[in-house]
Amino acid sequence: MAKGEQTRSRLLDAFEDLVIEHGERAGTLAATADEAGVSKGGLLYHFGSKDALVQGLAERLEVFAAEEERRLSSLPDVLEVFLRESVAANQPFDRTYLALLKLGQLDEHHAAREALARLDDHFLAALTQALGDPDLALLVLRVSDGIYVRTALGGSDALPADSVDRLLALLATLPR
Amino acid sequence: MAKGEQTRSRLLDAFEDLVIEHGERAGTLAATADEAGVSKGGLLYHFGSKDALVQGLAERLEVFAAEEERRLSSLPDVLEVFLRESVAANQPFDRTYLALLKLGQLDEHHAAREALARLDDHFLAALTQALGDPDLALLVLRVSDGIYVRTALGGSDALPADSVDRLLALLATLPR
DNA sequence: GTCTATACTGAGATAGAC
DNA sequence: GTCTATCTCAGTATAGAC
Repeated sequence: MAKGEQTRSRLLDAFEDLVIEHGERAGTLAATADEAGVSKGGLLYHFGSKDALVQGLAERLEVFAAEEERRLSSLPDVLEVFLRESVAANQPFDRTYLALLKLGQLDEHHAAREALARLDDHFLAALTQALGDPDLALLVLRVSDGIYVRTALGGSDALPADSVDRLLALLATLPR
Repeated sequence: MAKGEQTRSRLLDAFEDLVIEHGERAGTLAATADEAGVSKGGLLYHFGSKDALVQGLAERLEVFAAEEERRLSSLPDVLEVFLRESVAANQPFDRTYLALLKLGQLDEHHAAREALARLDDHFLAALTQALGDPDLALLVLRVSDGIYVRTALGGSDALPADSVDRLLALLATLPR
């Protein structure tokens, strides 16, 4: 990886971390640059504005999502994996998703909302195909979003360890 | 209602509207005061700080939630009503919930997150009793949250009109 | 490719008049 | 109980050195 690419990636990581850990207000240019070990000017060389930073995350989501989808399509129990990872929320994909979910709440971060909407469409199609039922697919997506928000809101204790197991057991009783 | 109470309520309405319609960044003291037809100084007489404004919404949620719960407990199909109203998102309760959901994404709005957590506990207990199954109750709550976030993100077209019907039909097939 | 210095803006909040 | 004026601070962004 070229040095420039590396710095860009470090900056996105830093931004992501700050937003997830301390909310979007904490993801200032100064704090992000600091966390990534560059100066504000350094950051602005790579991402010309705050908006470009969000756009960077949005693009990262697309890349991760493509990998994720490839991985999911080769697995036997898609539903299981999909929901279980909504709760882990610590895989690269989950972190990017979570950060964008928070950013998307603010009007100005249009790029975040667009990326999330595209991903939703995409996963809806993929899950529909994998599960054989568009309604079940939609249900799973909404539950997954519900879990992500609670994670975004509450930290870890929002989700008792076995609750996903129980939700999965319940969903397994649904017709396929 | 005393005049002071009326102004307070108007200010909360204004704040809520701004946050829902244009994100938390738009809910500035100036804009809120303006929308409510008072000056910044006027607002700060009623709510001594931004935090107090959020706290005000949190308290409003508790009031609405109590009414909501009383209403729900007297209905035959709780699940139906509960989910259908997650999508309407335009009843007073829904608007307050939605605004706090957005505010809660920001670290500094601790009061918003606390109110949402309390409400979640509360509704989990109530739904568990009404539906006779804690897992189903949890599932419904998470789906509901999922619907709220998408509403928060996407506006209206995020939810095809009949999608809630289909989700309900699916959930109805689950054991009670 | 990265840094320092600095301009500009808008937010929250205080003081005190009416 | 509400208004105007003003202070302070932090955030984005620019310019230009290295």
